[in-house]
Amino acid sequence: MSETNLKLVIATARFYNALFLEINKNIQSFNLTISEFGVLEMLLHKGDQPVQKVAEKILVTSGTMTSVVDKLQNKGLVLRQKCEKDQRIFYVCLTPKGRSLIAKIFPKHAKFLDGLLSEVSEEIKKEVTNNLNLVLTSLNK
Amino acid sequence: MSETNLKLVIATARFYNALFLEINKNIQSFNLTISEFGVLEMLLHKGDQPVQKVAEKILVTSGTMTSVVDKLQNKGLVLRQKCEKDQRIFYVCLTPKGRSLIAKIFPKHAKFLDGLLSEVSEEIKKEVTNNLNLVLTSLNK
DNA sequence: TTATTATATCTTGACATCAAGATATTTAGC
DNA sequence: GCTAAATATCTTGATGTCAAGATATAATAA
Repeated sequence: MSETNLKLVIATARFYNALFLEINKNIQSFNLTISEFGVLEMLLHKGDQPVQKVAEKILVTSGTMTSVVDKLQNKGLVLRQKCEKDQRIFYVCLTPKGRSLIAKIFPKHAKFLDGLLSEVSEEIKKEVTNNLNLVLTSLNK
Repeated sequence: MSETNLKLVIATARFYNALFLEINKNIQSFNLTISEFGVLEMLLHKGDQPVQKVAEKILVTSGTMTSVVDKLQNKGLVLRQKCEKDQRIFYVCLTPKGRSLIAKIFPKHAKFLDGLLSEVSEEIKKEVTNNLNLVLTSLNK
């Protein structure tokens, strides 16, 4: 029914905006954008990755990835390394500086989220997460 | 707990992105941005409104509103009308052209959402909506 | 009344992102 | 093996948005 759908869309937008407004502020305090943070975080937890893989993970286009990796490279946080087997592919690799930064920052980010969401019960959070994932897979694209 | 929060954030981002990717595509087919659509929709359902009120509703800054209203005005869909009682305020007003456009488009948008979310049960949608609103009000800003 | 503060809108400059096309390399079909 | 199609990345130009400050008007306090 139409009303239900509209309300879901509005609730999603409002929650997303409020949530990421706060997350953004926090990550900006580390002099990073969310995309830059996302790249570093993926590399920390999954090891060096092809540009393409990171783009899929953080939900940006290839053009955006070029620019994000450029910025991280200029800050000395990552390097590009050409793949031996497939010369089209560049791996994005953490430098020691990048690794120590994200290793220091990531726990702070997690702690920040803990504070932000401390009023919400574990059960509700799990329920919302499950339901969002459920609705996501049911989207008719 | 940290894991639960991270999962909630990721689920929120993924659902929001997927949902608004589709919504965006649909609204672009009407040659409007989401913000422009939001303005027209608010005016249709709530009558002419001060710039400020519309900005709060569609979650953009005053600077963005200036640009969005400019664009709508250039398309002949809205007008600015100075408030008699408070000369600081501009009302954004639908033109006949703007009104007939949004009156035609809005039902299409609603129908599009119906299709997009038709696989999801009413109960789940209502539950997600309620939970998102609940979590939103519990955010520690 | 006058000075201060608050409010509403606009201006400017910057930025993150995207879409579309360019380039280079690999894979697949003939 | 050679051509065509697919894939990975980069380039370019445009766009939507924001933050911070400017301007104009209104409300408040002295």
